[in-house]
Amino acid sequence: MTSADFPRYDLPPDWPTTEAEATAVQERLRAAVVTAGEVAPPGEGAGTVAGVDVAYDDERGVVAAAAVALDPRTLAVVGEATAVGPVTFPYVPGLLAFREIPAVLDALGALDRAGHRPDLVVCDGYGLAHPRRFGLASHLGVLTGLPVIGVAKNPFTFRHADPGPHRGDWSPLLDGEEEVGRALRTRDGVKPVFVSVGHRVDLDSACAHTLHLARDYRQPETTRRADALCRRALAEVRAARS
DNA sequence: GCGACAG
DNA sequence: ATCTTGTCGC
Repeated sequence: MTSADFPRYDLPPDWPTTEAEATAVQERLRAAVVTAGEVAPPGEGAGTVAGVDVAYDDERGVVAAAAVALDPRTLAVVGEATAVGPVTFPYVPGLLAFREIPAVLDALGALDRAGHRPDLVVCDGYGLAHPRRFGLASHLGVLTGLPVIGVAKNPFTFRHADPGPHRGDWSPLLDGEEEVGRALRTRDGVKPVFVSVGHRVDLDSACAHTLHLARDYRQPETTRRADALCRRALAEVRAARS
């Protein structure tokens, strides 16, 4: 495992098909998560930040993923890629990664081959804020080797005090006594988002980037762009198959 | 056993 | 996630 081997965008050969296998994979890979690391603060370095998201049509069993690269300084879109495939796993709380990652890896790989290798990936959902401390963001990070953070819209099963009313205010997201992430207010008076470490980025850095990316809206611009793109891609597949 | 439960 | 109209507000 040297850095020269990364990033990788291929699905591991032992990718599970059952819930029991999936849980076992999480228990096994969780040890590979790197909790520390700082990504260069936005506005100070080159590089790009990518957002990934997925949309589903369970009726037709189709999933569409999008990966969008942004200039972290201006938040302008500099690259886009999508991937479409079959739905291979149901939504099970705690096992979201197995539903999303196959398509996300395809989209991220396409983005990389198009000339945009991200220095940071932002995804919907959680990283360490997970029953087994191995949510989507951590899983994606360990598989690709890229720095990844998780920004979710809901607190899942975790508890938190209401953060202060202003942008930048935050409170710990707690699993019992353990801080697994933060409830971060990105807009004055608006419901916070829930940030957690994915891989190779510490929590302070993850929150700093989230706040920067959520300059204009509650959610990071990366997520908004990826969300819009994967919906568009799904709509195109529907049209082509009707 | 029952309910809650990222997307 | 997705199903879905109008509507209040900047």
